[in-house]
Amino acid sequence: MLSKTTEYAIRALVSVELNSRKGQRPGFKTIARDIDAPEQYVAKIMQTLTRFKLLKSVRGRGGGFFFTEDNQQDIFLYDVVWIMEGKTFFTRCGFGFKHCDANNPCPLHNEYEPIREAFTQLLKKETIRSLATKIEKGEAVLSRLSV
Amino acid sequence: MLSKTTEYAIRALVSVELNSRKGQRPGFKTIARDIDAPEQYVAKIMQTLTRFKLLKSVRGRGGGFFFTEDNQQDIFLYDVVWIMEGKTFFTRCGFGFKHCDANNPCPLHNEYEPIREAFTQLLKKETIRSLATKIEKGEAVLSRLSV
DNA sequence: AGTAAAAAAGACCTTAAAATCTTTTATAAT
DNA sequence: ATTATAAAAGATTTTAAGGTCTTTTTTACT
Repeated sequence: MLSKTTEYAIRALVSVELNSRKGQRPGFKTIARDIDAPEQYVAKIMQTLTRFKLLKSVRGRGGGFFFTEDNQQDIFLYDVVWIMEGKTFFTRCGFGFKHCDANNPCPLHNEYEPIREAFTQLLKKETIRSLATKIEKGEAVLSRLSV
Repeated sequence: MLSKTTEYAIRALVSVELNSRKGQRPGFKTIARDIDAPEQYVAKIMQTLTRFKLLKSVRGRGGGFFFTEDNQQDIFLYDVVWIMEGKTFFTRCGFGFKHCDANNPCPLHNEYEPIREAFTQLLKKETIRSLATKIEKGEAVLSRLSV
């Protein structure tokens, strides 16, 4: 479904959110530990996310990753997926048929479409903040982060 | 979502079904042309599918791939996906969280579960035959196959 | 000014999926 | 029996995702 990289990206942003709620400004090593992912790989992902302005970073002493007022606005999972997987993620045929759309449906299009749409809506509804809140409330766990 | 290999497998079986309805017994080259996939790669996939007894093959002159009385029974897409992707496909967390299930839900589990379940039900309902029939009826197109 | 801390950047490596090439085995027609 | 045909099997290659290592740049503290 989602690539491992996208999964890391979502969890990494949640880690930043949870850390900043505690007044921290995490670096990639902290994030990597939180989400149980390889440090350098997380560093690369954070570079992508900052390049796309989902959050900001500062180098040097006391540096790290954080959200600004702008970013503090909700980051939808949809945005993260769009950036990491590309826009075609939301339209390409789930069964690999070429030219599959409403006008030219593959044999599964009509039944699959609503499912994909439901998933898209989920990604358009949930945000990094909403995930973080669920975790803080103890309604959900986030692997190591919650331990 | 599904790997390319699984997509090929589903389409390949549909190709066999459509061909046998025309009294043909296709070989891997015919199938590959039908579904627009690499010949040798299709050959490998057909080997897997026959090894798992989803259909039969005969070598030599006049050989090819076909369904027996046994296989003529509906092959559910679920079976194909199970074979090609493994059983964990239907249970693993869609967002990469460890230990995500009803008891230990990730922050998206409760909303994602019904979507995944709907997809699973689709795979448990649709069969190779049902796809082939839709294509024959002209209700759907199957890339090159339909041309 | 010098140094330590941290992200950015670039080069490189590893693994798994996808794809190809070659040889072997089975089948049927001549 | 020989030959043509076709799948099976095995080895190999290619590509892309995932992951690592090293150097550079930025920043703050002393």
